[in-house]
Amino acid sequence: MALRIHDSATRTVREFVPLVAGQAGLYLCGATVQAPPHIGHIRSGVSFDVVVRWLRASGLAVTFCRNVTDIDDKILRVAAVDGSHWWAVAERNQRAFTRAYDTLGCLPPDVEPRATGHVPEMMTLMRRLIDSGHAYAAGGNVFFDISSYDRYGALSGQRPEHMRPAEDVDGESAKRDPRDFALWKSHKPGEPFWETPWGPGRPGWHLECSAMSTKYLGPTFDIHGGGLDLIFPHHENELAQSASAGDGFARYWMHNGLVRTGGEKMSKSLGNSLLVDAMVTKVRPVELRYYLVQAHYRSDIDYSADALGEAVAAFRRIEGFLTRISKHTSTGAAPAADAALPGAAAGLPSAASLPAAFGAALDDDFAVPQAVAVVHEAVREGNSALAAGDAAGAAKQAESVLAMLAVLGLDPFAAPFADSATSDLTSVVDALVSVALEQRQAARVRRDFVAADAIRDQLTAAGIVVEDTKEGTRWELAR
RNA sequence: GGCGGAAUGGCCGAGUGGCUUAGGCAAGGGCCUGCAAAGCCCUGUACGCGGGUUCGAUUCCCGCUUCCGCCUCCA
Repeated sequence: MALRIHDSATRTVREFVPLVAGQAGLYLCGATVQAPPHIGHIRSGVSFDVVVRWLRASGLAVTFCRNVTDIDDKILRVAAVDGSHWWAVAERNQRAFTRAYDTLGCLPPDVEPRATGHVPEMMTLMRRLIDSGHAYAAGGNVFFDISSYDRYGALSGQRPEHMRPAEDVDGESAKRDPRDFALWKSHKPGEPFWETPWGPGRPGWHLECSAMSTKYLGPTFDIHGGGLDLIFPHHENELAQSASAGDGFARYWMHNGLVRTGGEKMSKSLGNSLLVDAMVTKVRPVELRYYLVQAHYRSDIDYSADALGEAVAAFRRIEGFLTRISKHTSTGAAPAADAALPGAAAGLPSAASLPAAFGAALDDDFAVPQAVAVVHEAVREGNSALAAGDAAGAAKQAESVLAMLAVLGLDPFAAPFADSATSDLTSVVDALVSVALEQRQAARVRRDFVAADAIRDQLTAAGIVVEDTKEGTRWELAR
């Protein structure tokens, strides 16, 4: 394996060399649970899910840590507006996020730490930063002194002297420099607070990620991920905190592109969110995932219903092949998992068992678009084999396709996409449809196509798609 | 004002100093089919604009235009 990763910190594609051979620690900035997830959030989850799957398929033992920010200004504001407890708002939205991740087939993280559960770790880090002269307490707040860290701005390419002076909000005029940022925010009436040596208050956003990534992955770890919009200030500040405290922090920084709608960034604050819950009523979750995955993770996606529709059509082409072949082979070809590899537990095939072009694509900074092209090529070859009556050749392609889809988290027959809701009734429906199809076949044999087509029309109207193949007539539910 | 990214055929979306110019969707033609559907085959000759470098640039350099993101909460 020669995996190469685009590192935002150096703006180059570098070979991935794990800190510890055979292992990889990945920290992903997850949700600030102030609202239900939109497809931009879940795009980030899905992008890094592919990263995790590929690292595991490549034989690495991955520790995947995805945090939850369960306290921030907006959560408090939402709670105040609708009269809920702040923690109830956080819980409700965290459940919505978890549901969305599950629905879209994202593997659960190994640990999903919440900010409010890590105040002691934050206090320890603050102590270190104050003692080493990188932070100062003022007016019940604790601020990071950006002038104390000469690499400040390196990650995002910002020069402190060029930054717009921040509007002084929240009475944070106690700052020595307006560009200093809060590690800890002083207590305000009506807000939750924790006691600290510097006074009661609550965590700043940036501090928690430094504290939690260090706790679960160590002072130096492999990959830190998140949306492109987090580079500044969030990741810059995380890095400043951890690096100035003497921690090595992330060795590779990965940032996923944003989802736009109408040419504009989708975000909670712009009120133009396409919520996951709503989207999965329009297309199936696996189709939505295909749409979000098929573009390179670093590209922006400008959402359009047409583009989504094209993705759905493209995915159904793949799925159509698999459905067809399962009617021709007795064994449902499952991806071959090597039990000796870390990925096997997640049902992942080993990288070595996959088509070389597919692996090469993912090794090249997770070039999913090219990997998907390899899938489509395999589908075409499989279809050709099927048409030529080469069942073995077709089955081989199907196995390959399923293995590749497993790596991308797009196997329509695997959890959570498999359509279990209809399984109990499948045999009943099959019996009923078979009766109709036998009558249609009889009509066809006596060349009474008017009668035959009438039966097909009725079935079509009932949502049943009928296809005549060389091996006979098959049917499936319309999607 | 500062930093970063992007402009590819009807659409989505890769990629590359020249080569068999990804893949998908849509379209047209063909094969197959009673008709369909699905599938397969063929067709498309694209790289924002202006310069420059080069034997040759969509790909490198400079300038320009437009768009997007960040500099404030944001995946």
